[in-house]
Amino acid sequence: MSVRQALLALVGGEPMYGYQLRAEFERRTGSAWPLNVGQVYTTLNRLERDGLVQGADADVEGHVRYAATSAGRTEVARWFTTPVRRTQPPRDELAIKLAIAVTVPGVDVGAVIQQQRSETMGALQDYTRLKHRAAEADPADLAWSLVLDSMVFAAEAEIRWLDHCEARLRRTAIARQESPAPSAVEPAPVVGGRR
Amino acid sequence: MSVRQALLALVGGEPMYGYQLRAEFERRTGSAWPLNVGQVYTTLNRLERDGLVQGADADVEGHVRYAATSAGRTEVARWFTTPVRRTQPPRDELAIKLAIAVTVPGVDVGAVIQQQRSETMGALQDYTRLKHRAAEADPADLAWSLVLDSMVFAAEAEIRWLDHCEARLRRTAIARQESPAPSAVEPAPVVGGRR
DNA sequence: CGACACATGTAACACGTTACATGATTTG
DNA sequence: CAAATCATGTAACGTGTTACATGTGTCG
Repeated sequence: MSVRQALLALVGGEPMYGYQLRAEFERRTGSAWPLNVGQVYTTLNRLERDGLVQGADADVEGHVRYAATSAGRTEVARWFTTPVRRTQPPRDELAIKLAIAVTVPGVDVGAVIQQQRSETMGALQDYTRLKHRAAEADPADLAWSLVLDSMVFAAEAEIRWLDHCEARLRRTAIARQESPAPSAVEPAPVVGGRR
Repeated sequence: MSVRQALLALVGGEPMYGYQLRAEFERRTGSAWPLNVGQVYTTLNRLERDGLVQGADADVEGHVRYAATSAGRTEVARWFTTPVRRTQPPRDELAIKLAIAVTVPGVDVGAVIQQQRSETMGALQDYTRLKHRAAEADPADLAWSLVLDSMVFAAEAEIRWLDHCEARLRRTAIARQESPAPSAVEPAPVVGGRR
């Protein structure tokens, strides 16, 4: 959904053609989320189908520029004035993974956490390395710098959460030493199963 | 992708039937991400098509139980031993929204941030309210308690990021008072091509 | 000339979502 | 009995992803 809305907002600001839209999207988000050109064209077609944008005839240079219709501009305004709902957040693969990991027998949850921490810390280092070339002059650069910060904040939170999980698991593991779990069925040791 | 993997991991631990799978998924994730039953059945069909699970004939009670095949167990193991990639993180709608908002003319970015903060703080309150009934005995309860924590950590990080954005925007707004922006019009430097 | 960036599109497919159809069983 | 829950599925559709086809222009 976010790509669709973003492209709509872009053409809402100023009419653009497909290839340009990809470039603008990636410039503003610092290429953090590369966008396949094909998706731009299909998305534009869908937006036109839904009456939110209107494609003009090819201009002198052969470019097919799309502009937001009135309904499109309304929709952009709605997007910007409505917060992203956090009451029913998007599925978080990592959270799901750990929730399943701690409830399915035979999974070495500690290993899962360690791996992930190492992965996330690696990403964090990449981000800080990228941060060194943050120029604040151009508003587009400001935008991607903010995006970068958001990824840093998210990664830091993730690491903190992983530490937190590890601590809680250690505590409950101790608590369970005297009262061992009823061991579902003793099925296949799925992963790094320490049997 | 996460639902598919999660269901596969669940049947990998112990054969289950569709309706049961939804219940187990939601129990472990504290119903944070409700799962439509229909999706369970379609996903099971796709998993069977891909040779990762195997549906048995209806048992005495009429339940069609699915079990992971050998390939399925391998895939589950791979899932648990491979970290979630943070180098190319999933698109973050909020980050995209703000990146677009600060680069498209005529958007009140301050209002966007304020709204979002209020939304996210509301969600945070809901989480802390839910947290009060966190029992740690059952591992499934531990799981959803961890999921809840992950949402808290993420929401806190989001709020911190929003504050951060506000601060940076204030600074650049001041910096731009003497040197006003080149007013977006500036036709179309197609790509990076500043002609 | 050959390679590469620009530019526009199409086709096939993936996962996920909603809504609907259908029936058995339980429970107030 | 009526309503709710359990249980299995199907149909239609949405966004997003990848790969492919095709053509123009530019530059070494």
